[in-house]
Amino acid sequence: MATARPSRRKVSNSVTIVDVAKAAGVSYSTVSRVFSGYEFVNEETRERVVEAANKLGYVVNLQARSLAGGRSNIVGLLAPGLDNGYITEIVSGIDQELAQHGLDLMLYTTHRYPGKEAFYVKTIANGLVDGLILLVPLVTTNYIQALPRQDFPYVLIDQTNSTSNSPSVDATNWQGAYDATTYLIKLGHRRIGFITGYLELSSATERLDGYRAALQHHRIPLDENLTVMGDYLTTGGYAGAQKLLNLAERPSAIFASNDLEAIGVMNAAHQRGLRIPGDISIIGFDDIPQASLVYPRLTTVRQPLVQIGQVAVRLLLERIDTPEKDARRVTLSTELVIRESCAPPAG
Amino acid sequence: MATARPSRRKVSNSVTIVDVAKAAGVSYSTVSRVFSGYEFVNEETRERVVEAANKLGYVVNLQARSLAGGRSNIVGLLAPGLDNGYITEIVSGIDQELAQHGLDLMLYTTHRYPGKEAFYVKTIANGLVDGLILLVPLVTTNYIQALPRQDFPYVLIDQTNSTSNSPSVDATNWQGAYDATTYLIKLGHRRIGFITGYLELSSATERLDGYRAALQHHRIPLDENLTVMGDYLTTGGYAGAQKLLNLAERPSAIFASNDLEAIGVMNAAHQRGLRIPGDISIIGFDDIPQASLVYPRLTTVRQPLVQIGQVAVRLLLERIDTPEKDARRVTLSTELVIRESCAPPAG
DNA sequence: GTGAAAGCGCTAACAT
DNA sequence: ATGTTAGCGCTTTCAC
Repeated sequence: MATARPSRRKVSNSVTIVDVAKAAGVSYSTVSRVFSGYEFVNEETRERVVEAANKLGYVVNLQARSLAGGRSNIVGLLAPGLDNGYITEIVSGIDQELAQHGLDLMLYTTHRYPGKEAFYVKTIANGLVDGLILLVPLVTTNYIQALPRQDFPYVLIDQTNSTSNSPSVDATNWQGAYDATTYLIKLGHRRIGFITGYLELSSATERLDGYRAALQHHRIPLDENLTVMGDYLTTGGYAGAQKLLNLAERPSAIFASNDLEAIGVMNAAHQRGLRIPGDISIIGFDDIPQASLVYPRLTTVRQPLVQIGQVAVRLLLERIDTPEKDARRVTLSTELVIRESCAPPAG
Repeated sequence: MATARPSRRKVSNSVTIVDVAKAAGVSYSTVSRVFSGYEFVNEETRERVVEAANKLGYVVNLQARSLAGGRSNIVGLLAPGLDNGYITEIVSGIDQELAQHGLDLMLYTTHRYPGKEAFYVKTIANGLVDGLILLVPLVTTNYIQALPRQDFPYVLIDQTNSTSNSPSVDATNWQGAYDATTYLIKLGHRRIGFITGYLELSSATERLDGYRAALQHHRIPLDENLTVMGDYLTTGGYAGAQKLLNLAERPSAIFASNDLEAIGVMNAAHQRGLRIPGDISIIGFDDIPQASLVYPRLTTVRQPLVQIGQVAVRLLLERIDTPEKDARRVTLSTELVIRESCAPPAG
């Protein structure tokens, strides 16, 4: 008895434009025209076709369309993962904007193929999507080079240190960090610890620079011990806080390069029985949803995350529709959000 | 001067199997065989092909493969949105498991097309993906009927009240609710408020039933006033808590049908200056990441969210590979996670 | 074991 | 305004 061997064929009971054409009594290219938005179709014919299609339950086969040279109306998103608020907020913005334009989203998460990103990007560009949004904050590879001949539409989020003139969206990282630091200084803090982000990223270096500039501007000498390395993750924030809090001359405030790190700092502080903000002030960056959930609620620098996603989509559509135009880079404003995690230093 | 009209053609500088075939000196069907995993290809030939492909930077065009009847190795996920921990945790599990099998994810969020879900599902099933995971907790439409002739592989998450025998994954909702309620009772609570979930969903009714069963089992009379309607959202939890806290005989504990609601309850309690758990105990359901972020940390019933996602993928693959086998339904265990939001009643 | 050829469902010239 | 035709890149018989 032969073993049942699984059929590799797809279910093929789908109705195609040929079926619709027959039912409507037109050629199948007319059907194609109707559904691909071609203007010059006789109104009567169009109605007949649409009616037939509805009756038969026709839905376009996107891969066929895409193969034949049309648009798939799918946009790809390359992201490290979906596991933090920073990303999901941006994705949410992307999603909203895409919906506005009747587009769909194809999601690729890279964390699973560390090191293979370039290949990944190539595959995507070679495939179904009309364009690609790159949200790859934790990856150093220069994806852009992998994009075939640069003529595949893409847009970068929060990655502006690349040499090429790519379309990109980001926020005023320097200014945001400057504002946060200034706020702490105005509260009376002089020893302000700083935990960096993942320094391969422009956002991280910009925030570091903003912090330093604010100190300098207020004539507070820079103490190198007060700057520790982080990685934009909670664990890194926790580790950084440990170093900072072990210092002989402990800082009275800590500025974490993002909220995830700030939450790690809060954990470390809580663990030592330090009161926030009584014993130590903590400030973050991003304003992810969790920032207003933690106790005390985190004072932070808001990035318009959702809007960043929306803008990314718009920029991408610009690239797709008018590739001859120059790439734009848009930088959105950050804003200090004062909540309960900062206070004047004790004593 | 004629206006530049944007080319609608896709970038077509990609290398195809024809190129590889030429370079390797074989017919292009041989190349196809090599890359589609056909066994009986001469080892030498295979090597030559692979080498040529690598040199040229060949990557398969998925839509072409899919069109021609092969698999796309893409799985579709239909979800309401990405805006809460419940979903992102599950997606994370899906993502991990997919990666294990070399599959990609195509994400559809439905919240944008309220009411059009059935059409949506049909489009997807007709298209690129090899199978579909339905994570549609906030939607009542019977998606399944939209799946062409039922022979398109799909799996349901947390939706078991459908009549058909669909493959599905869920958790022990009844038992979890029973355990949570019993825990509160053991702490000494007698007046336990309950905020329901979105009652169109089986998970919500099961949790309600579990709550009631526990009361009954401990001979605590059911007070209908103590059960208020919710919708699995934070706002609903907040509103429900208001009703409960306005009661003449206020409950000493509130069991929210999920953590999102519980967070709403906490907000309401905080707002009234009630201490948690001193003045009121609060318990949730799900154990989303935020549950351990709020203050005080939320006692809750853990669903193995990540695992649910993983299992969903495995079930789907079973459907794809062995459609002749019966659909399985797997129910994972919940577990009470005791943190700081519950205590014996005051006085 | 490998080549030749048909066709998946569609778009886009090119005709008319 | 509509029909005809040639592919898009691939899988899959069917030959040899």
